[in-house]
Amino acid sequence: MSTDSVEVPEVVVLRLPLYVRALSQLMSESIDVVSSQQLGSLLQMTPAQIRKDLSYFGRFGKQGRGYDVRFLLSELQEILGLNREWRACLVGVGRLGRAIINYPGFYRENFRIVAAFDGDRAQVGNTIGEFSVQPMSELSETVTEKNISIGIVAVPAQQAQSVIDVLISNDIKGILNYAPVAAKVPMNIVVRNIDPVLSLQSMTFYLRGLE
Amino acid sequence: MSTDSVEVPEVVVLRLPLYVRALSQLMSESIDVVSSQQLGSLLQMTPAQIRKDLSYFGRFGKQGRGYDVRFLLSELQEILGLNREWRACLVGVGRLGRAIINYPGFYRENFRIVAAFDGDRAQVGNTIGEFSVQPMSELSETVTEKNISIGIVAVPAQQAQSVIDVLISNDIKGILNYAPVAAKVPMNIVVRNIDPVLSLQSMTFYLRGLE
DNA sequence: AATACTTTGTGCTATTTGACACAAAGTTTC
DNA sequence: GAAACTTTGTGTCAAATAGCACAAAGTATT
Repeated sequence: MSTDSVEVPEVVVLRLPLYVRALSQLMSESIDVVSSQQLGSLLQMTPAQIRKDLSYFGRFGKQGRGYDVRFLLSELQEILGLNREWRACLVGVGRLGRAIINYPGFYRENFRIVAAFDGDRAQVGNTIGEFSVQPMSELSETVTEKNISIGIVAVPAQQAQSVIDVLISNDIKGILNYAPVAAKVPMNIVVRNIDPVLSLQSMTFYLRGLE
Repeated sequence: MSTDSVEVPEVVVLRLPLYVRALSQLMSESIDVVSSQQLGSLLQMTPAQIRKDLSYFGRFGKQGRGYDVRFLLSELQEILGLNREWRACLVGVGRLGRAIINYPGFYRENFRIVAAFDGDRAQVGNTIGEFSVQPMSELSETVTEKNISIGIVAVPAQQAQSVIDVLISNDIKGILNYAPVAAKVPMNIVVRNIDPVLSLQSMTFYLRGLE
């Protein structure tokens, strides 16, 4: 069924959530049908790219008409695995970690942070949001108990790799890394880095000499 | 001198800050010389790619030896425009905006948030960190006065585009966008999006079916 | 100082990614 | 219901990107 005979390029996978978001938007505006043309102008990309991307997964459109918004959205959610809840744990409850816990955007999209850990004993036991901070020693047990599959890393750079190693050794397969380091992980682990400073540092290349 | 006869690909520019970070790290460990081989294993990329990337800007290494860490770092900072202070304003002082202001990572890398705005009159006048929240009407004046070149957008999706339009019409050339929207901007404006939800939503594609 | 290493910078090739353009299939208009 | 549109899905080509591999130039060893 989903035995892809041709491997789906990662760039394509990275774009699918954009389509999901745009389609959700259209749904909320009670728009039933959308063409790759319209979607393209909404997302600032060529219609051909959208059609090519979608064609990796099936044929979702109707010629002369376009895509049924509700249907395509549902299919993409299925493909991405978004039609279920995903549970994550947070490691590191400093300023950044607290902001992440309190960020409502994850919850809204069915990502649930269900535990928080910190290597600093002074943090352990503190209450943040709805749960109390646990010591790293309890990670293994809690990951199993609460069926956690994603780790969110919000510790200082120096500790990031060792935290990531611990997460992986406890069967975490996906890591959202806020620490400014290039994590070393086995090939079967998915890492996504959030790093605003890198973004700014590449931006300034283009701002240089403009003023 | 730096009149690039061949345009530098954007992917290359996006990688330069990674090199800067790794080199800073090496500097702090008092390592004087590094080969593309070592740098590659540190950053999880091929040595050839690093050498190719650097070759867009000049010849920084010595055969049989490698790169002088201090020198290469300094050159890359110069290229990226990181040897100066960059001033930014924040728009949107909700939970996310406050977290951004309090994040010390920007300051550490010479990015200074020097003003905060909010469209909500109820927020105006509130004190956050060192300054008080200003109304959008003061944006124009403040951007000029404080020589601001970067806008950080942390407003709800619905208001993001109009905020971005205002920033651009006030001569902001770089936008760090935390709102979950594909901003429409003229070609000469640099946008960088920070969107952890998108990252998670593409991650789950690979986590699906693993458990 | 000669031999054996090491490592850069880059020409060249392979691979990946993006876009064009068009037949096929549907919709709308008259 | 025929003619004029519209839009998909995809074969094909073009462009961008990544990696190989090697001459040139340096370093280390004996």
